[in-house]
Amino acid sequence: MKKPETRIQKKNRAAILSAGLDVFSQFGFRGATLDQIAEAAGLSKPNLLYYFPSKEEIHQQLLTSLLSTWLDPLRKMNDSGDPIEEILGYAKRKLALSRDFPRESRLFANEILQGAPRLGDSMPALNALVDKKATVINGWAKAGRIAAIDPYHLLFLIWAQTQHYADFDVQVRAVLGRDDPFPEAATFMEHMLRRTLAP
Amino acid sequence: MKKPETRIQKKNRAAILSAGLDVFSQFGFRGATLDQIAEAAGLSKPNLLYYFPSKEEIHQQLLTSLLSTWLDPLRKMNDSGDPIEEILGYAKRKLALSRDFPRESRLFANEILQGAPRLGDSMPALNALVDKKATVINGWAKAGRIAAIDPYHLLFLIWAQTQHYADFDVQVRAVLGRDDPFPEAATFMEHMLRRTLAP
DNA sequence: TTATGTTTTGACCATCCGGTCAAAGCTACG
DNA sequence: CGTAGCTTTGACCGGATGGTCAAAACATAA
Repeated sequence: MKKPETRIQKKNRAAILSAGLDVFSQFGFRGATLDQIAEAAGLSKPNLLYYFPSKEEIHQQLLTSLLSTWLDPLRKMNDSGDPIEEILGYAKRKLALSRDFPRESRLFANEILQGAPRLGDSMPALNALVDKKATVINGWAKAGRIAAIDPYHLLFLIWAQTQHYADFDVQVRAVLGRDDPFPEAATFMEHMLRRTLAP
Repeated sequence: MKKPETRIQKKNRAAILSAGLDVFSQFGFRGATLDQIAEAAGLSKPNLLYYFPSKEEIHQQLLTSLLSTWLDPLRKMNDSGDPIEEILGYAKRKLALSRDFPRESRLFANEILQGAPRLGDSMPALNALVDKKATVINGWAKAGRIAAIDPYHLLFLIWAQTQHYADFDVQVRAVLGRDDPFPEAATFMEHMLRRTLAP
């Protein structure tokens, strides 16, 4: 019994979510205001609340749709491919996410910084996937196909480095004094990972 | 003509700064409230404002004292020491900061995520130090004493990885399902850096 | 055109927020 | 002890904030 969305609904809901992403990713949940989001979406505040019942609902929806995007690169890591190329491919896909979806990256960072209070439900799923892939990587290490390393800290390394280019964007650009650090970042990451992983 | 601080002043100012660090590092500047800070410090809100003229002032003072602590490990990197050991030493000191001052790390992360609006004045100093050390590292690379790598991205790598263990603490602990990831993190980082830097 | 459902808005509300102030309480020292 | 200066607080203020509501404006299709 779901009613189909009208064109106007589709457009406005999308505008609100995009505006919410802008504001939440910069100021966090508590620091963001509905007026800010409404203005960024080009709507009045009551109109915004006609499409979403509450501030929390907007945030929740953003977080939910974020998570599947975010875990996708890890899911795509092929357990039976070449270990080093698979890990490298994963890292590159993750870096591409940072380049193409920096707001989503910052939203995630903000949520974790605040102790992930609105992510509690999804954490088990994340955990399961990570454990599964860590086991695979551990198998590669045990088989001598990559260096003997802790798979969890390897994943942390990739997460940390890729998130950094999105979340600390301001600092990165200030230090480099120029735009688009991503091409070099990819090169650097490949160098680092190949050497770290070599058996 | 500075008046000396009484014991009470010293104690309360410290309590306020510590409470402010707790709250600001979790919720960011806008998300933090004076009532929250006052309660965490065990004071009433007007009493808090007797010691600090405004919310902004507390935040500013925290940021300022953070920055010198934060850059210290990089400053201590010895230009004429053994390249690999110097870089490794720097990374380890930085990781120790994440372990011992996670709230400061998160405060910094929050500030950068929001676009560093209250860090503008200090950015040039940071930049100067980073440029200087990057030149040194670049010299080591050019001389073949370490691998040929981009010094800036090497610094980003160290920052990203060390910050991660403090800022994403919740996620790290959730994934590992246990406390204190730091000993293994140090081991992993050393493995990774030695291989990445080897000429 | 008219009737029906959708979308937008101005006015409003209770609560929270950063901050003020005058008065009360307390401490240290002569 | 007394008192001068330091500390604490309750009451309060103007503005922001999340959210409501009824009515107006608009779109759509018979």
